[in-house]
Amino acid sequence: MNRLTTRLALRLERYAPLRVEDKQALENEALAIRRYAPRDNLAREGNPVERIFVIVEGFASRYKLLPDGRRQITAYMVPGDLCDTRTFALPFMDHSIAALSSVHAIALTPEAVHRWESLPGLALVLARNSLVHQSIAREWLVSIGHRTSFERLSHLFCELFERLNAVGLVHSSACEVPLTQTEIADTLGLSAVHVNRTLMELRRAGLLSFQSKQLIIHDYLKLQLVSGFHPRYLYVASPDEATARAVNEDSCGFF
Amino acid sequence: MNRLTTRLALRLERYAPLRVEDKQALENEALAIRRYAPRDNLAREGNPVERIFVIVEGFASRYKLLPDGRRQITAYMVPGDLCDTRTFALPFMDHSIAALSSVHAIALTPEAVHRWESLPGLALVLARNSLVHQSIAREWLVSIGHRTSFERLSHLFCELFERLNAVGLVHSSACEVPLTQTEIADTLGLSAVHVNRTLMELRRAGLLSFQSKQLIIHDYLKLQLVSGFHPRYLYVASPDEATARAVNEDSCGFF
DNA sequence: CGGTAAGTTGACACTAATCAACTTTCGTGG
DNA sequence: CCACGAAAGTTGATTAGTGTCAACTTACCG
Repeated sequence: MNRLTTRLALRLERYAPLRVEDKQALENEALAIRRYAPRDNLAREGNPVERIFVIVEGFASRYKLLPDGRRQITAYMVPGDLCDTRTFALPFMDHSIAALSSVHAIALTPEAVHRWESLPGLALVLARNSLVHQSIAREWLVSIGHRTSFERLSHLFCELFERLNAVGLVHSSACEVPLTQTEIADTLGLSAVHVNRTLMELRRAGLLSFQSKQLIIHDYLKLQLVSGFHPRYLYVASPDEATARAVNEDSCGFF
Repeated sequence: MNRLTTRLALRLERYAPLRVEDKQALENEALAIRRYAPRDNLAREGNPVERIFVIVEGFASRYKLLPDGRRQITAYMVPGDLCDTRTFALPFMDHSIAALSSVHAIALTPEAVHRWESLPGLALVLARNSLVHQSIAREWLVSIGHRTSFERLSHLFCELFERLNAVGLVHSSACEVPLTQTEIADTLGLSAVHVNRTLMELRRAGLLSFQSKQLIIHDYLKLQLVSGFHPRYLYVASPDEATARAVNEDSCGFF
């Protein structure tokens, strides 16, 4: 098994353990890997759905544009995230997907998806991936609908921290988050100016620093507290549960 | 085939045509129908997922509560809408579901879902239902993130109008929308007071009236215009396409 | 090294929240 | 069927939180 497959398997296993045959199925599609530069579109609103994507490296975003040029980012895709496998059941995209950083992604055909779905282990991973992303979208509605700018920022950073941690991309409270302040603004329904000011507040409060794409969380407990963040909605197994899973690799159980 | 099954089939066929065997499968679960009064919970955040629901009559909402008691409604479920069939792949609910009006819903077990998914026609309906609801959630993020209160209200009413029309619940520009102003406020991230004032504006502008749960749209074209509403994201087939589908009942094509 | 994108800061405007009082409608039991 | 209480809706006054505009600095890329 090559390096890429190993890494991808590790990231997908955040959802459920994979068996050898599942990993083999991953490897069979590894040739379909594509590279995208920041701002490249992986898919465009209105276009037919020909491929869906598995993010192996880098950040991507789902977004919609308003007639006046404003943009709403509706989701982040980080390594180990993928599109809903049922997307082929719709005739065209309702939104666009673009790379936020340099991105490596596997582009799956309907046939490849069918092969993956026929393996119980992978099918479970794909189902949970979709459900967790729906759960995240709901939490984002809560944030934009009801939280203050301060809470929104801190909540988003908590979420990214958890999600990146779940796929091994956090090291000693630091991780790479390749987002500009404008992109964060378009995510949280705030102006870029206000995001800037709120980030200052977060820094001054000693909660985190976020410079040149590096997010460092200085006081995670307090950050969770001020933002009302509870990681349940991300369905990340706790350390204990992760251990239990690792012990019994044959099980398909989750929690 | 009894009355209930016929009506449900009609509403599900907004996604794709159903064959006789699909409708038979619906009928087989009709015994699992339950009735809920307004405010009753169909499912609660944190609870294990034992049943998923198909709304046959009435309105339900998905919502999350904040620690201070504020509520964000993240989705409406109208007749013909159902929960994602993969929900069983997660150990607990990340949100709650409550009846907004008096509701008739079929409660499906994992086994029933499995039987439905094994029929290609029904499986397609279930897949599209999930994808359309994900698309709606994205559009709601756009609304809450970027639209003014006036645009949010009018956009929401356009959406409800289209969705109810797609399942035959609009008659001469009027439909029943059993929402209070407070519930609309909790949906759109506005205060109830501001929703009230904005509704006045909409009335005064001659666009619609909304009294005692009756929504009447007086100028749908203008309402779409002022709200930036485009029905694409709802994936409702246009009249022509619906006709084409009706002609060729055996096809599983969509658009 | 120059140009552009990203980030920073201040002044000001405005949308929508809050608080409070009041009216109307609805549901329910006497 | 009416009366009562509670929920829903309405309106005004005031305030808080963010958006907008503009100028400027810093960082990045070819």
